[in-house]
Amino acid sequence: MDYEHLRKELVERYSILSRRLQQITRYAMSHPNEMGIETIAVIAENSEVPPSSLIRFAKSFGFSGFSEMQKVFQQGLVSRMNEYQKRVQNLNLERSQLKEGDKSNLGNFIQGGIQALQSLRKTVTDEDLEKAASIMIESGVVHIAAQRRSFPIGTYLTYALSHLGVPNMLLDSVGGMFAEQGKTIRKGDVLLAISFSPYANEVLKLAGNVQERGIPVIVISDSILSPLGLFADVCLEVEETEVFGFKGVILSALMCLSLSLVVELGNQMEQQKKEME
Amino acid sequence: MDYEHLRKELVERYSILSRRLQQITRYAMSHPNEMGIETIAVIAENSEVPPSSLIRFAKSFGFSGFSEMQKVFQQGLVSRMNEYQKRVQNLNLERSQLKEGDKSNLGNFIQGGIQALQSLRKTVTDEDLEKAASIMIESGVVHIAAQRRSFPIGTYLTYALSHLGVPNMLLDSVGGMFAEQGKTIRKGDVLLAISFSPYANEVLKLAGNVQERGIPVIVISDSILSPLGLFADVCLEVEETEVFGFKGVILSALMCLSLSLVVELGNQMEQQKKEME
DNA sequence: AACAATATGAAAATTATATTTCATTTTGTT
DNA sequence: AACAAAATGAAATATAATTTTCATATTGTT
Repeated sequence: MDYEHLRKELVERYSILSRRLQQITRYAMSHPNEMGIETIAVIAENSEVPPSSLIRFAKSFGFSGFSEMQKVFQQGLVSRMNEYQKRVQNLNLERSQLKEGDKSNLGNFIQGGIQALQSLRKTVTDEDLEKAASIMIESGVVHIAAQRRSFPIGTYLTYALSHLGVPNMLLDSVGGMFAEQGKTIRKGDVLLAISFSPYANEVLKLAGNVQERGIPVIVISDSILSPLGLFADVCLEVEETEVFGFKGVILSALMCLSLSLVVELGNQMEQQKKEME
Repeated sequence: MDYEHLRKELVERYSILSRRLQQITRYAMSHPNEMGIETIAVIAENSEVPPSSLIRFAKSFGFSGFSEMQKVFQQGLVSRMNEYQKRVQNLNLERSQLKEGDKSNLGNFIQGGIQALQSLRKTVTDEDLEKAASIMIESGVVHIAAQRRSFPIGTYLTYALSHLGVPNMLLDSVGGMFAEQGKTIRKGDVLLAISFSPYANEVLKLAGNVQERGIPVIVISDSILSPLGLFADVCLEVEETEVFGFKGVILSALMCLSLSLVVELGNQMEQQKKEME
């Protein structure tokens, strides 16, 4: 029996229950979370009913005891939460006026991209972004490490930073010299490392070395607990998203994040300039 | 200690924990509902950890035992649900109002990115995408011309095409040899040119030459009437979008479009393979 | 009002669950 | 390699929770 079914039963059979059992029914209907989480003793206390009555209540609805019924309330608690989560997502999609029945490749990837962008709002805080930008602004050269799938993001960042006049270096592995390029990172610089599962070994190694030398590391990865996240002074988290098993969707979100980072940096630079005057 | 606080602690102290305790941390972070509802024995079973380690885990975060910590997860479960409930209500209200009070950079760029993706659905048709893919599939080498702002998209395309085993060439201008690289385009090949206002001169010139020689040109640009669009056999139109005067937002949409193109290509290749059998 | 049927709750008994203990393994250091 | 310190997990123990029991109270019927 599931949660919704149980609720129906409670309402239907309410009238033929004894006085006490009706009291319990009312309480259960209005405190479903408590019914799922607390112990009999606590619920008995709060509902001003002896524990044995709660058990009788459960049995009268066909359960072997209170515990069995409680599982239904627990399951209801979790599934209601998932339900809400879904509704939030659906409403977000609806708001964006996209048709659900869109079967085309493009339509699906657009939907996936929008979801990836939305999730960005949850996993990255403005504070993180500000902190990352201020570290970069205080540093000498910004070294950018991003291999394979993340490389396009690296090329964007080096383009945008150069436009802003921020000294930077893209470790592009030209000639297979990634490690050698990494050796040019000096005290006073900063490393911006971008990597997602499966993490590029050379980036992990570099980030580790750089952090050990007391040089700040800004990380963009899928979790603060990822191998790369552990080296981070600031970690900007971007959830992996998939469409048809393709992980590329994340790049739309990464682009957006990179852009925000660059603009934040630009803003801070301007503010600094104003303060100098 | 409340749920959010506990999560922070988990992340902060993760690195100084023992192997087992790290394993438990990861599990707890990703299964918070279960942590609140199930018994030690069940969680131990699911996370493949002995019960005693779970208690050690709780104690290492200052709780008297597992039960005490579980209360925090339970409270988190309930409060997150209330949170979602509120959000659903808010979204329902907001739906009519459209605009959010989000003042942060990130929030604005996410909104901008979402709009750019939405507009993609209007300006690019599935037919165009299919046609572009089928031209590429019938060609020898795919040459990719994308300078400056569009260059990151070029690097993504060369990465993805190589993964699919599609012969391709990114005209990356290394050593300032863009024009020279362009001369390697032969009959039977195809040029994929990406450029937005102000159009990179070298790309315009190349596209013109290539088309004159009767080689197909696929264009990604802001309008079929753009200087570049005029040379196109297929033109995938992506509207320019701006946030705070920044044109970078378009890159999120371009990424999405590129991904769709690549996947369409992959699909067509597979279909072709099947038909060969 | 008297009786039987049903409902109720305090306390005992049972069962489930959490915690501690301690022998063993792993890890880090000299 | 040898040792000490720390971590680990199986089993024993302690604690907490649920369920049953049974004496008492309430309700409905004649």
